[in-house]
Amino acid sequence: MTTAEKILAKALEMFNEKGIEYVGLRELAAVLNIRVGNITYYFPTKDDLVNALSLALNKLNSEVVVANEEMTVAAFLNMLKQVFHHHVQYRCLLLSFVHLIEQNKVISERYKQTASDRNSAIESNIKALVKSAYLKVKDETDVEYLTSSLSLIIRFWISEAAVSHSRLSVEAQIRHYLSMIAKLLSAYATAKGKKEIEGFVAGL
Amino acid sequence: MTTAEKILAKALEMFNEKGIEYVGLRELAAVLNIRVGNITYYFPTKDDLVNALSLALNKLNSEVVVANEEMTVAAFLNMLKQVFHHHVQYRCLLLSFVHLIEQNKVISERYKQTASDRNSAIESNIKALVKSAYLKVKDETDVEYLTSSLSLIIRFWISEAAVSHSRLSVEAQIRHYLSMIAKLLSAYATAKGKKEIEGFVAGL
DNA sequence: ACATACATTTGGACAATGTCCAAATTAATT
DNA sequence: AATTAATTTGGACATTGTCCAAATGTATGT
Repeated sequence: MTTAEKILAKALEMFNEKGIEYVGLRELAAVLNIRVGNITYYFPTKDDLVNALSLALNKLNSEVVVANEEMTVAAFLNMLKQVFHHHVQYRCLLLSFVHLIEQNKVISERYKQTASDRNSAIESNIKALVKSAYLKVKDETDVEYLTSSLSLIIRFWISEAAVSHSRLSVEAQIRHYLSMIAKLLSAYATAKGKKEIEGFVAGL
Repeated sequence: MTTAEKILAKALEMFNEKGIEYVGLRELAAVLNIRVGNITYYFPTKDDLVNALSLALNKLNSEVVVANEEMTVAAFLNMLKQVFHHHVQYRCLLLSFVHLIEQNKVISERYKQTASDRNSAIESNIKALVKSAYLKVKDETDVEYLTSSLSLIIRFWISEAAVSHSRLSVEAQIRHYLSMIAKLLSAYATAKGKKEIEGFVAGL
């Protein structure tokens, strides 16, 4: 494990525990038994460090989030479940999400791309689910509504969990928000779709 | 206007513009043409300053958010519209929401109360809307789902707007998220309810 | 009008933070 | 073994929120 990797791993651990802005570089250095300058050698600014973590999360998610013509509701929900677990691994990023976007230009620029990619992935998956008769929609506004709602939940579920459901275990939190998404889709599901959704929820 | 009031007003203005953590007390003092110590005389810590702003927002909202047996869907949606406008006025607080809760004990404690109050207000309003045949639900889980979804949207709409829809005007942002809520309720609305919701959306 | 008590404002100190850099050390290459 | 490059160190710097003693201003009672 290189020094850079050690720094990244411990930073993620401590950031997740205390929050990015409440872990000082000196504290991080002390835990790693290195000096502050050594951190800034690999990551000139704290933003660069955070940015590296953000890249790692992005990579993880892009391996899982795909647009698939043959998508089933269950597969779609399982995809979101994986994304949720990645969010837990990198929770510090999502909890500081708004600030990072406002302050960190690199993250902000990349996020625009990621968000747009993810939105179209969600949208085409929903359309695929409609085509294969898992969902049925009246018109395009239904698809837009589902996409917007899913984006909002996916992006902020962990923030709401942190402020409102911190007493619950992480697993229970994930169950709660996945159930919410399941219920959201249910309203637009065919009988076939409803059955699969019920199966997914039962297996949570 | 007392010094304390001047500080609060200018702080809100600058916090909204640049974000709470990016406005230093020295910068604030300079704009007000007073010295830093003068700010800390009225607000010993920056958290106290933020806390005072949070109290003001709370007051504003508590005057508007009520549980009403005679609630109509339109009245309910207009209530949320008002809340959204308050959120815009105090956007800095909502954009730093997660951090404030994690760091500021006073805000965090009060938030628990506020959140619980708001949740029950939403819940009893939804039940009232069911009773007066604007909405119809299968069982209690539908009510819970609606309450949870509404809470999430109300709490994080402005954060999502900041990172994803900053190109839109504030009015357009509000329209977008109110439409989303309208659509959410639509799925559970009776014919009577749907008609009122359509009227509300048309008037946005 | 004056003295006393209280409220407000000032100016500067303090520790902690992220950033930066010259020098020292270690590793790799010739 | 000598030279070059990569890594690590230790300390400086400006900025932040916080704190406090002294100075100034304001009101009250005599």
